Amino acid sequence: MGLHTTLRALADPIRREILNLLKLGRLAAGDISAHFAVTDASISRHLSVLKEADLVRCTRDGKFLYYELNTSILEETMLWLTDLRGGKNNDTQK
Amino acid sequence: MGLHTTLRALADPIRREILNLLKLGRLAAGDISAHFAVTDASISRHLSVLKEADLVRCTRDGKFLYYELNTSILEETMLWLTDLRGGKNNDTQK
DNA sequence: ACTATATTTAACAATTAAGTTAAATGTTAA
DNA sequence: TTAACATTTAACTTAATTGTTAAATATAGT
Repeated sequence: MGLHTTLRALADPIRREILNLLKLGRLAAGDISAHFAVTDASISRHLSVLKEADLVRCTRDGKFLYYELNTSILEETMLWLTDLRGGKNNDTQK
Repeated sequence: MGLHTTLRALADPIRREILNLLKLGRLAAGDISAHFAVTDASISRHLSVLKEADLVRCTRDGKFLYYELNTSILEETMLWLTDLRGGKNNDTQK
């Protein structure tokens, strides 16, 4: 959904920590919320923000919903940051 | 300061546009706010958020306050993003 | 069909963020 | 020192975000 949605999603410490957890592999919603001091409902909403930003993907397996990282969406953000830096400090030729 | 402050500051479209403007060089606060449809006071607060995040630096010259980009603060964010991607998709070697 | 488990959604309260107008601060020049 | 300009800060309003509890949905096992 674009740079804005991505950065909004990343601008919360719980959501960033969720992404860090998912670096190790996919996890069920319950396993994720077990890591935090807030309610399942609160984590569920954080997950929906991450999902809307396409930073995570979700698949059901039995009664569990597994979340996994989708890092491809970060390309746009990396490019934007690189461009921001490059405009001021870098040369155009390597 | 740190990653959280940086990402919070980047999570607003006006603040991102301000940073884009500053890629071309330093600008006075008034020149910056001239680009936007909100009041000077509103832009001033956005600038203070960027300044607190150390994404911009500010120097007075006569009655003007000039803002300029400080991109070095973006390193930490780039590293975090790279690590997030790397944990899932990349190898450790090259 | 009933119960238990896993998770989300709805409704609401509390906090934070962003915008506005008006007053305050700092600088320059008359 | 007064006036004009540039910008910020204060006080306030409104909108968005985060968290809670309670109800709803989905699946599996009995």
